[in-house]
Amino acid sequence: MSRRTVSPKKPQGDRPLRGTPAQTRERLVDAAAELFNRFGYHGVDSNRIAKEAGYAAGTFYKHFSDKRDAFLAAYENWARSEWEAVRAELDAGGTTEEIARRLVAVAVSFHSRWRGLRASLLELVFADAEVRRFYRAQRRQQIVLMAEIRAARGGEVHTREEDAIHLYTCERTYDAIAGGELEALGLSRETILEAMVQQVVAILQ
Amino acid sequence: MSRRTVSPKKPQGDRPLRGTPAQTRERLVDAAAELFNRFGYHGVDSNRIAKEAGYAAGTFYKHFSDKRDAFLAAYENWARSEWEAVRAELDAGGTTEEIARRLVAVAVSFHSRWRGLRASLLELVFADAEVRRFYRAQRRQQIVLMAEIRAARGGEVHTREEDAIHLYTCERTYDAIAGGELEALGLSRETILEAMVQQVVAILQ
Amino acid sequence: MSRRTVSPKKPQGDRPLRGTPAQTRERLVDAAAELFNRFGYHGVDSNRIAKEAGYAAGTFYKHFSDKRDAFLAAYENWARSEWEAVRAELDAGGTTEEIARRLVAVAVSFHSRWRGLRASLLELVFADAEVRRFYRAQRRQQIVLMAEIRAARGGEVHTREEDAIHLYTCERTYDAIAGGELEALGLSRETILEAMVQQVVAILQ
Amino acid sequence: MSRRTVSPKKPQGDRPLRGTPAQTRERLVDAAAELFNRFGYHGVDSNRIAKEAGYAAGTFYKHFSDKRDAFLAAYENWARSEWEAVRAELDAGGTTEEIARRLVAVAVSFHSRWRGLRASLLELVFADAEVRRFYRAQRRQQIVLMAEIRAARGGEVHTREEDAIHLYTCERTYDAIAGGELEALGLSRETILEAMVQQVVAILQ
DNA sequence: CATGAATGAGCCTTCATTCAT
DNA sequence: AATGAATGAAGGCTCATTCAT
Repeated sequence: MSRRTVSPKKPQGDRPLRGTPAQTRERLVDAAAELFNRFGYHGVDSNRIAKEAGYAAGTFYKHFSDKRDAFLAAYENWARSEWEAVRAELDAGGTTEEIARRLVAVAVSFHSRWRGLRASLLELVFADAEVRRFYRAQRRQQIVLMAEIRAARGGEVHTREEDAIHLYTCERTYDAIAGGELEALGLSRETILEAMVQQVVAILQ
Repeated sequence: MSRRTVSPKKPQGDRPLRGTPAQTRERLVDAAAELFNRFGYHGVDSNRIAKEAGYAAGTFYKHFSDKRDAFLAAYENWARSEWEAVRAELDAGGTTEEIARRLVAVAVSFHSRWRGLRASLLELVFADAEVRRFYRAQRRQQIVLMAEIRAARGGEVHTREEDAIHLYTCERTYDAIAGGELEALGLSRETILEAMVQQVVAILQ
Repeated sequence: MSRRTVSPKKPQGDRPLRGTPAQTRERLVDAAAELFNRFGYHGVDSNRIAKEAGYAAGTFYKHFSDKRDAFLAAYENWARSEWEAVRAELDAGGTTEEIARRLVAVAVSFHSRWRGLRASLLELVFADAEVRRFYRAQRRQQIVLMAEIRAARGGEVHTREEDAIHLYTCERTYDAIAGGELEALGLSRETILEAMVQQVVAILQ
Repeated sequence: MSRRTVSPKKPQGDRPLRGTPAQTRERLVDAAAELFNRFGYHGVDSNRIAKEAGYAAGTFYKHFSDKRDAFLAAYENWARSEWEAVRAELDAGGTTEEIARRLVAVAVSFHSRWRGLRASLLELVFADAEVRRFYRAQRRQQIVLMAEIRAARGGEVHTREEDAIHLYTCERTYDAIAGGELEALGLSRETILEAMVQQVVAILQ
């Protein structure tokens, strides 16, 4: 403060300085998520992300080591919020089928909302060792949590392989829904969703 | 005139001109497939493809309108050869389970072989309308052919939705296998494959 | 001929072989003129010219040493035909004003027809020494011929400078007409043309 | 941390950052004008312009949307400075003939200085719609200003057509002088210039 | 004479990243 | 912490030209 009053080189009244570094980072991650999701990882440049978040190009590299790092942060945000939503539905109670129905709805919603991010993710998982590591850690957690959830609900014991296949089926099907494939192929959304619900019911028990 | 007969100005060395344009194109498509598969669509440039195939940069654009076009050609090649392999296994006879087992083996083999191409494909399907069109046409064919195969074998009638979910399950699971996820997650390959075989058996009947 | 019957490698019935080399060259020059005129010198490539004329890319370089050479040939054709048209109008007789009126009409027609070629010409005159040489030779001829024409018609003696300025005025004005500037600037075509006619009358006397 | 203090990884040497963006742009425009003028629009590439101005290739595209844009900026600069020079001569006073003489001198000087830029301009006016728009706007201004100047000097009313033809005559003649045509055709520079002066006198009255 | 596949230098443009302020 | 001008390697693509057939 006192520093400011001493040297009047620039009025500087218009500098953003909006909040803490953590808030800056959050805004950057949000902008990155939004843009990656809309245009794909390779369809966005880091300058644009900074600008969209309301910052200068250099600020981006004060908060991320590189572009990939920002993607990872966006991915982490998304994965965390999806898990939170799943948790909320599990905690909200109801019959197994009711829960399953809500879980499917949540998952479809997330896959639709983050369709572009997912498309980029799968390519980066292949092309980038760091992203791959991250992705696999997520997957491991998913499978562990599935078993925990079932245990907490008093469900039977399933094999990890069964759970994995279930995850794959749902994931790919939700991607197809999010990508508009159902309409393109003339498939019934209701029928597909019902089948997913039954899968989830089976997994929860 | 006499000047000319003394010596050709530039020997120009080793121009290939090896074979027909179709062969050139084939070499380029092969090189493109190989490189895209290894480094991803965004990890390869058109000049490198041409060079790898044994040609100069310009030759690439005599055979493809752009980089995407070469990707599409590689994708088409791969899809066609996969279908041919599937056909061959169906025609080779045996019990339904034997056929299913071979079909799973073929599919896993193809997904492993073309893992990188698939990773790029799914991103391009999102980011590029032309690739999306192409991809969906392939998918439509798959579903139609599944019904035809079953009909030819005297199988029962299934819904298109059921077939689609089956395709999604297998596709994603094979991708996971190809991507090394099984090892990373400590899942049993045998168990997963056996489950896939049972899925295919169910679909064939 | 006998050569042909001996080796039956290719039926070759479909080779063009349409006419003499002179005809080939003429077709190439025509195609070059047309394309240069439409898209400008830098907007056309030599392969396209060959193709448009019905030949393969290599044929172009059998008839021209380079692209510039083809431009020069097109330019020469155009200049010659313009002079012939001017000659024809001079020979067709009538009062001085009638002749002047027809000369203006011819010139406007040529400038409109070859507007694009002219635009490229002036740039090449600057950028290319060979084109510059060619262009100046044309201009010299023009001035010499103007004096001859006037002498033949029993006109008075004018200075070469006067003739040159006249040529510049007309040339630039015709270019403006051909380029659509009159409409763009809201100028009356009739008034402008009438002024040109009076200039030509003055020059012819 | 301690690693850092030992030595900066890359000194990165001599980054300019010399002055304001406006100065950078100005340097780039100047370099563009100079190079386009010397080698023609098609004889210069954007990297060379940047380098000549003392910047890296990418900097060019921070200031211009494309190469054409830089040309337009150079053209605008030149047109503006020519008008300023004309204004200055008009304001400097003297008899009409004295003014006319100075105006001719200024115009010849500008056409000579910017001969190459003009040659490229006329081709681009044909080939590029954006340049055409720009060019015509300039021409419109010229004609409007001519009338204003005359009005301010208490001159008579002339038709716009007359003014346009005058502009065409002068423009083309100055181009010829700048292009060295007079020497090539053996024409007297004095005579031509004197004729131009008389034209300008007539226009000013 | 004509072909046309192939060449390869080079152009325009982008973008992840840096660093002096 | 934030700025933002600048960087420069690299990528997609073009096109004048060649030459074996």
